[in-house]
Amino acid sequence: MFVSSTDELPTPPWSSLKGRKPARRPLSREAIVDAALAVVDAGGLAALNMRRLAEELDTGPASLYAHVSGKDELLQLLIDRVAAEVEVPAPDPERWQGQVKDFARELRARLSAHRDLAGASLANIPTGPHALLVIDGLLGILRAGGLPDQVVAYAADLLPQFITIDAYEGSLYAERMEREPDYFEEFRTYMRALPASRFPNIAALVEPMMGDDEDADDRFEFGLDLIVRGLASFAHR
Amino acid sequence: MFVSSTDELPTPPWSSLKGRKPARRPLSREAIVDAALAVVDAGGLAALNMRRLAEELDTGPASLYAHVSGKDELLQLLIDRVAAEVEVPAPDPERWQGQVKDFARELRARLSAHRDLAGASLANIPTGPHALLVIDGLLGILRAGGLPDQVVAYAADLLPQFITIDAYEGSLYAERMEREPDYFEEFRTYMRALPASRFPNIAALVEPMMGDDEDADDRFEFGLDLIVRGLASFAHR
DNA sequence: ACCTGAACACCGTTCAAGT
DNA sequence: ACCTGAACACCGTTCAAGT
Repeated sequence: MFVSSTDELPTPPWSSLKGRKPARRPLSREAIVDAALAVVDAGGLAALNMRRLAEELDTGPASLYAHVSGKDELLQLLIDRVAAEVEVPAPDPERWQGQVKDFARELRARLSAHRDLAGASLANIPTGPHALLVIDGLLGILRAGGLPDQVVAYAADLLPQFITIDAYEGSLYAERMEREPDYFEEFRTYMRALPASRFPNIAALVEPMMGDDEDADDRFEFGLDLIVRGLASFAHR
Repeated sequence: MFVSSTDELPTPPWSSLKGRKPARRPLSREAIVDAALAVVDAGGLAALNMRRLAEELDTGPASLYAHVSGKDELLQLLIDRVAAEVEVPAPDPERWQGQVKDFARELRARLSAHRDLAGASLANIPTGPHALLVIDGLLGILRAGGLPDQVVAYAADLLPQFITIDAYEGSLYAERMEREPDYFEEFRTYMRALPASRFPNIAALVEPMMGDDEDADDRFEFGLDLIVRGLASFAHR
């Protein structure tokens, strides 16, 4: 069979297509979500709007509504796309605590890879198929730990919530530092200057409170360890 | 001294003021924040915009900018107004764990009293004077528990985060139920219908996962207990 | 069935002009 | 100093009309 697509060869100079924009990828949910994720990766959630997204896809905003019911659904699809990237291991009863921690680090990393996208899953609780698979995987790890069903159920809410908010706050911090490189230093100075008479405990603890950059990871690990230790106290084996 | 203000008596029928709108309260940060909180209480964060807020104050949107730098600052002021209502007890070393829990319940209740306002403090970390006093109070309780400084510092981040996100999600749930009374029942049905072949753990745990209305409080208490137990394991006394 | 231009009904914020 | 009307530069979404 001869080449039947113009995609695979450069356009010859005599072609009437010469000088046109590259053939536009036909619109589809897939293509829209791909483009939306690219916009978020480049400029965060604030940069994502239907008009700009349409522009990215070489069309008008109205055209998007044939494939997506609106911006809310688009955000849900974005979240589920990211959830699809999360790898959840098969439960190993011997090391369920380590697996819970690895799960938390994995989800945090996947969310943090897309700026403040985590914020979108705070407003709309994710119920897409991939998100549900992630939850199912987490439930599996927790059950293998021999925890009571109600504890497993609560923990499967609590952990993703903790992870998501941490990723979100982290992204806001990163964004802030991008726009205002010395914001954090100014804030630290402000906190150090608070009068000890009215804020005795802040005054006493400014330094441990205002950590450096690596501190964000430490704080996450601290919270994670706290939760897992608490869960372990419920294990009946 | 004679009455010098028209505010204290009904307008007499011969007054030229008769039939006018009641004398407008002069604009001020206070008045603007009051009105904004009333708008949020009535319709949530989504209902709060500068134009509608101006209307509420019988003026144009541009007038607000003489007292408030913009919507971001307004939200910060709103959060700090709510923080001012939070009561923090003086530390009692004997019952620091109970005090931490009482603190958490108090902050949650204050936030939950204003619809989804908690969401505003997720995007912008509160640094207003009253918010800092609240943090200082929490630090005091934790220090009285004999916890290491770094643990105290991390916990003072983690706890408000946990409380705020819980209040926020709770408000979103409440709002959803207001608009779509049988949303939750539909969602429960959907979860029950998930194929056990692909979602074995969800299938096994739908019931503990999909609690009733009081479940929200139970889940909060569970998370709170988990955190406090974890903290207690660091106490050196 | 899919796409489009144009419009509708909103937003936050600015700015020159008024008092 | 404080307030205002009017405009600027955006938004999400709809809808009649096209192919």
